[in-house]
Amino acid sequence: MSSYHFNDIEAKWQANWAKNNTFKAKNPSDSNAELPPSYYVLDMFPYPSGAGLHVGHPLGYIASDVYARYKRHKGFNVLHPMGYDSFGLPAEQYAIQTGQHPAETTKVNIEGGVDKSGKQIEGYRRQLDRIGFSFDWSREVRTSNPEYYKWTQWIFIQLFESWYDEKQDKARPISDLISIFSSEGNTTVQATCDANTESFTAEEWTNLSEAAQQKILLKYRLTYLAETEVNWCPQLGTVLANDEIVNGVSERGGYPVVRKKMKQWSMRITAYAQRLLDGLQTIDWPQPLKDSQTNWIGRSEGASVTFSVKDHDATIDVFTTRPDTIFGVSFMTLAPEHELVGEITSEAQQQAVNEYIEATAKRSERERMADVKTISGVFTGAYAIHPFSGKEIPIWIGDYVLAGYGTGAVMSVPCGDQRDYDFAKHFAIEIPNIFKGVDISEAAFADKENTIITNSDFLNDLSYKEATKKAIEALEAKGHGTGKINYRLRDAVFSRQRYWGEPFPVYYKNGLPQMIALEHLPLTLPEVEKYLPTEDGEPPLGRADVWAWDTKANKVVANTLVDDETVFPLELNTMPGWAGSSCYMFRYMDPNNSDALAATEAMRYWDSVDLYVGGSEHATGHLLYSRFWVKFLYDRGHLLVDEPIKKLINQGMILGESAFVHRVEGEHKLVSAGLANNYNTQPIHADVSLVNTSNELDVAAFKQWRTEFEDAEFITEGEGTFKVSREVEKMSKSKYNVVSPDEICDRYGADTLRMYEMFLGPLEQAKPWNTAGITGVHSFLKKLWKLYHNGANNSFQVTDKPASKDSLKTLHKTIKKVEEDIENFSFNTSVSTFMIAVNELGAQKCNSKEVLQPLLVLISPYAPHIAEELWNKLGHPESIATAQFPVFDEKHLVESSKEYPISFNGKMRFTLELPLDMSKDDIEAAVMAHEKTAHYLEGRSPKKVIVVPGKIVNIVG
RNA sequence: GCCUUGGUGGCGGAAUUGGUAGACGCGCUGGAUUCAAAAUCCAGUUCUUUCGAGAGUGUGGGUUCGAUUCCCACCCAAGGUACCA
Repeated sequence: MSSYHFNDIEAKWQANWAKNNTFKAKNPSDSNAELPPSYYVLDMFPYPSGAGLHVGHPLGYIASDVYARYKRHKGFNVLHPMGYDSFGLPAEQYAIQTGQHPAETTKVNIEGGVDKSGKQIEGYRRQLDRIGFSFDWSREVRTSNPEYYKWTQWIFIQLFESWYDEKQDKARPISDLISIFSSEGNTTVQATCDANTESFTAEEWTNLSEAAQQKILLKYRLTYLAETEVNWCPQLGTVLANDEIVNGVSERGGYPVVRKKMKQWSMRITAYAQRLLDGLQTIDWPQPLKDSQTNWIGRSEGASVTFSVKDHDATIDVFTTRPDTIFGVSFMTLAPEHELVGEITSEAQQQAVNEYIEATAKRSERERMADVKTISGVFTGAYAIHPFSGKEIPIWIGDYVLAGYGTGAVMSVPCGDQRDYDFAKHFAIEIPNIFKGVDISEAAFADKENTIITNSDFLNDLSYKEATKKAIEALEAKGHGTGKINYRLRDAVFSRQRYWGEPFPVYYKNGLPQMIALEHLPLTLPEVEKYLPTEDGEPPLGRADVWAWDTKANKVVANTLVDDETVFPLELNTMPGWAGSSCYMFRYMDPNNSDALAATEAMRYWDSVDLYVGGSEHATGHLLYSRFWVKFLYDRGHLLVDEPIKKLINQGMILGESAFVHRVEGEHKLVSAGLANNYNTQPIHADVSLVNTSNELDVAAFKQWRTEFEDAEFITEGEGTFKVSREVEKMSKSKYNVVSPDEICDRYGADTLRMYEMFLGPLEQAKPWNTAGITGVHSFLKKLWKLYHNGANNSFQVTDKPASKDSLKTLHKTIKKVEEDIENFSFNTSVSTFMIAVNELGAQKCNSKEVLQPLLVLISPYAPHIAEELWNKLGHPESIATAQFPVFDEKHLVESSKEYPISFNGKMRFTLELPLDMSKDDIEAAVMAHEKTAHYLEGRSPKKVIVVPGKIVNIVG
């Protein structure tokens, strides 16, 4: 073989790797000998959609693969697995449309084939294989596989069987809590629980019925049933996510959506708020990502204050970060959903309040929050009593107060908070000023630092800090409040009214949830005839005929057998998307274990993920929930670590370059982009595959694709060429700018694709894909190939002759730079470095093995196929994958002289080669003696000459 | 609004702690090779220029012998988001 036949080479080595299990990671149980140190490189696993991969998807996988391969060269036993997050909404939507079982379409999306509607699907696995990843496929997991989701169900049960002890600051078995209740009641225990939990004594507890006890325990369990507000769409009979709602109506169909309470499973993640915050200090994640988790958890310090309500028994609790401004309160605002609203509203205000509540229910939470300008609210007719002054304070409701944050009520201090200020102005409520020497006629004064309190009784003349402390002390003394830390973080709703998700291992006995024991798991998804909600609005599992739990036989039986004695109905909701992805990193450590999530021995060896690569869009979803579950399982002794991921890198998105043809407004004419300015035009997306690298449109093909333009006039420029304009957008099918990795592999090969993706720019940054530029890296690989094929007729030829000094220098500076780059995840600069090295070695006519052999190891993480082929030709029967990484030797880079830049007033004018061991004074003398120096000084005498040996000379004057 | 990231040639981007701005690649220009094309190779390519030089890393200031890099203020773009009491 004399020229670079990438297609043959790549197919050959991919087959070879698969056959020899080259990338199978060894577990301690696989070998008696001691294993090398472990290194765990993980990618966020993909959701296998029917659209297949585009060139943006593999970016992170290529980066992590380079790193994984590098670590193997460095002697590590590398775990680099891949799997599929295969439960999810698109498969379910597709099932609704086509009637195919989501399990089938998911399988086709992964493994390839033809689906029932005749669509030919390549399959994720084959697409991934073509790129030459070093994944250990023997460890593949699929979240929709029952053997996998058995463990997701198991984790759910563990959460149900646990409570959070705030004294020990960890989760404990629920049995511990039961024994505490029977010996001391619940007054001494400090546990995270529902806000409305009443206190009881040991005696009261023991006298409660079993059902009553279970109800109380549900208020403590880390997963619990609660009434939660959801976006309910009556027409669709289903719950919608925030982003499925546009302008208050459903995206699909445009039906009205209302806020409705629904009994749902929730996760008590709030118990872990502080630890999730603290844990961020211990992990090496990008600061922006840590910031968004910090903001999401939203810790704020302040006080909880209780206001009594005039003429009612009720009290209103508020949380405030400014207890120092308590004397500035001039009204209270409750969220319209606040539970007291119905109770305290006066008869006169009843109608206005009801109308307002109804109007609010129609607006989504996101809408309410996005709309900052509209001020709305209604007076309830009720008054609260100020805890210190005893003044009556009108109670309003307003939708700027959110039911889900804090207590759903605020003490409004208009002089100190802009929203309260705007509200007060709008409704002509008084705005007492409690800040000394501050003008509040135009706006509220929110500056804490420069605050001196006045008109505030015992808080007068105090600073923010002093007043806050004193106010809290006074509140505590009066029993009207206490210092408090509040978190924005809410408990996570865990129920989904969908089919294609993990079933809950739960059945209901007298309306109370019961868990199915581990030995009977997995509880597999039942068959249904349609994937839609039932006519009475129950989730799709409500359509299953065989969906009841027989507690005697311990199996799923027909619904007709339900007798509420031994056979009970099963839960109809399924788990959300993040359930299966929260702990999958541990399953890869020991994926076929049927007794545990993973064996202790395997977990001890692999520890946690050393490097995780994925998008930043998961910052507050997946990455927060995963940390929560891991901390929980750690508390309960099921995991050995309390953080799943040591280091994380976010890869940026690869954007597409959309192509636009310009249509002349109102006419059946299309005009070439260069002439578009002469017309009033409207851009229309053209498929990028119809456009060449010079932006010229294949007009005939375009006409065939968009037949409505078949007889349109095409106004061309130059010699009959019709050009499109380009714009960078997200890569997406709907924008016709998708480039598939398969077409790149066909034309240029996987090694070119891998290198080009790395070459595009810094990993973390978003960058546009431009296929035109790929020829650069492709011809680099051809040059690399040539370096080893300079014999007669371009035959393979590498000699044992010692390399020249220059070639060794090239090699070693490349080793140094590439090693630094990989360690810093600066893959784009490595590719440049390789290009420089190959250009130099080519110019040096280097063909000695001493240099060309280590060079292959350097390149192999990036372009593994060509490296394997040449490695093999060099006479190595074994794979290059575990060859030792070349060791950098400084001695080849030692220089005796330096090309000094000589600058005048900081501007470089010329260079001068001088020995590196020359003294400062001699350098100055040499520079001053140079003829060009006089020229640039133009007769001036220098004020100062700065000489930095080995760096620069700067002449000032 | 807030948070985050970024702004350098025609384009993607490079510049280790403040020390030769524009590496490397694309594109473009010219040339070689070819019947021709592709491919390959060679040279050039920040802008302005009176060919001496001058300007130049979003804008305006500052620190410094020297700033893409550090500080202050501002502008623009992208992503995220929560009216958070």
